[in-house]
Amino acid sequence: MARVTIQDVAREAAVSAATVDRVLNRREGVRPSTVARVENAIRRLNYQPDRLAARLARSRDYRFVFVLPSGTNTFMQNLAAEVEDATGRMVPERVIVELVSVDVFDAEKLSEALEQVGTTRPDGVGVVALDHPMVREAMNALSDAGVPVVTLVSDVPNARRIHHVGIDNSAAGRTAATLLGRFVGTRRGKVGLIAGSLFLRDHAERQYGFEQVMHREFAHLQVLPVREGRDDYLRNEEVAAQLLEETTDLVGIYNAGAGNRGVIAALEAAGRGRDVVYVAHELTQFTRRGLVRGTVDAIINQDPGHEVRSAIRVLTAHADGTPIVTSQERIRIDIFIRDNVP
Amino acid sequence: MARVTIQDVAREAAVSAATVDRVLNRREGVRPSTVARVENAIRRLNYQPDRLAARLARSRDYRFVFVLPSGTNTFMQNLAAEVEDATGRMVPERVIVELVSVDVFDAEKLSEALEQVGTTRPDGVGVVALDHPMVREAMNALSDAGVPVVTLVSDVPNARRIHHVGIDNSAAGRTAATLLGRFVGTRRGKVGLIAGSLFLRDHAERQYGFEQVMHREFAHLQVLPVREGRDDYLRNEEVAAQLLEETTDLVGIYNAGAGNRGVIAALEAAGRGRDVVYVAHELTQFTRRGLVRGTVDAIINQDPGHEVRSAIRVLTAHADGTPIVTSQERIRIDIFIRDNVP
DNA sequence: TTGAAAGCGCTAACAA
DNA sequence: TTGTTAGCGCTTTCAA
Repeated sequence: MARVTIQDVAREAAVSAATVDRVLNRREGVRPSTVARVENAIRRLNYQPDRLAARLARSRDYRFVFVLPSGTNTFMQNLAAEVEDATGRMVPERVIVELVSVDVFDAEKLSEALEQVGTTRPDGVGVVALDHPMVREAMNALSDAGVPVVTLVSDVPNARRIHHVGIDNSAAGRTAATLLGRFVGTRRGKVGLIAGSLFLRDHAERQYGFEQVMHREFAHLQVLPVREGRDDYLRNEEVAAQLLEETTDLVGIYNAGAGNRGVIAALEAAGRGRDVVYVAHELTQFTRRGLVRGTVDAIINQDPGHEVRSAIRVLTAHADGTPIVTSQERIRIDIFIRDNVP
Repeated sequence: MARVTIQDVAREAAVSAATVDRVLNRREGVRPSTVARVENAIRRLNYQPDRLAARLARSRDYRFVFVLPSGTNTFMQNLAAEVEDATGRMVPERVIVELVSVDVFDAEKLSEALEQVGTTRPDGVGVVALDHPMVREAMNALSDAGVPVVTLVSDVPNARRIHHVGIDNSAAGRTAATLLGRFVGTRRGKVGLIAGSLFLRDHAERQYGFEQVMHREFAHLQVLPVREGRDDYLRNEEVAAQLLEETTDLVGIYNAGAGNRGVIAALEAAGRGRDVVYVAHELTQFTRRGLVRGTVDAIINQDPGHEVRSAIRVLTAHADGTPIVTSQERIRIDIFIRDNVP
């Protein structure tokens, strides 16, 4: 059972290999009847193109650019580290990965960066996007110029992107609620809610899912109004300290955003690390330590390594014109407790 | 910045491409001084071999054989389905994946199957192994004959396998304990423990981890002696029904093995689906349904798709002589509750 | 609209 | 011990 090659198809269809190639890649200038003949031969022989040989012959490296938020947010730093990592590892695969850092919270700067990236004509762009008309505009412009775009972590649903790499954030919020509610148990009291900024689509969706489940399933717990900490750990420390001081019967805190080390610090400073149930997002050095010490009770996570690899696979498949494995590209909502941290 | 090829290295080292190839692949018959010269050139030019071209030139398909348990266990069926799936998808990558089903609980049959597979000289074997001297013997024989072996799901630590694809089962057991303990909350009572067979290394390790955490952290709960259900759902239904009937203050059940649909049926028949906390392993159609209905409180999972893909990647890398990405090949201990089932 | 031929970067057989 | 040569399966000129 030797491999069926383009030559076999050519012979079967009584054309040259070049013509088969034209048909395979839907290139112009082949008579429809010839196309039909070739397609028939392909079907008869069950021909499967050899992607490796195709890439080799094309002799063209793919260049993908990732546009990520600059700043101190540990999760985003990890994401950037994963991109750097991929950069080195992908060379033998003939894909070049570049990283551009930009203040994502600034829609203007972000869209400028996207425009700028477009002028270098990459084979694909991955971006942590802000849901803002200007950004959507810039993404659409890229797409129209023939540069495929995937969004990472935070999506822009109505933009022309070929794929979104990330989790279902309202499900993530619901997950946080169930864990927090069940860990609190039969105790009664109040639950603090912290977010980075509700202009970030993912935070808003998490909050929505969280409140939904809390109200429906844990009505004996009262969710306090959300407080915005701008993903900044210093502000979050203040916010959490205030929460602890003002609320006599605080039994839990959920942080839908970043900046966990501030909340952890406040909890530990108040000696409430153990009795207040704390659920948050993203496994970082700080939250891992919190889990081990018992200050953090559960972490909802999206794996940055998986996300970067997935984005690269999706862009590569797009460039190759091959399909993706849907199940492999679905990013899971990971739950980590003390016992299963990797 | 054009790509550095083997030709560039050859020129730099003043040898032919063939010699560079010999050095790269550590083939015999190159004078040490020449080796040194070539290696220097490689370093100077920062040469990275093109794996695609290498595979193409080798012009050899890889053939990997998976030996999996036959039988009704849903998780194993899913694992087999993932192998079947990979079979089709891997053709364009020039790797052929074959599946052999065998009664894994029978050490003799399993080792015979391994021996038989070895005679077909595959480029690699993946096996769900039983920890038994005969099986270890057969694995070692394969390995000695130059066929690399990876174990899946259940390991044989002292056998000559190049890699184990699976989770840390005692950590999985600890995870189950923490979830069960915290979900039970302040209630007091007994916890039932079910396993398939303690001859399966993974079940034994899970039980160990589970009991360890229960005793240390949840001393107010009494873990009952383990009952073996042989991973059979009909037997498990009896075992669970008995447990429910005999134990007046049963607050939780942990099943370290398969056959969950039996336990679920017993819980629901007794009308105890909600108040008894049930933690088990592997997300299947039955456990998913149990989660949604609230009968199952948490599922500890290992992703069969990830495991099969990982095994293939590890075997391919071995055949190519390229390194693996450790983080990508670490199988996570997934936790699923109602809200984050995929 | 189609075909012939050269080459992508590497490996393998044979020759020197 | 080393070099030469002919491919691997596909794409890409260029010519017909």
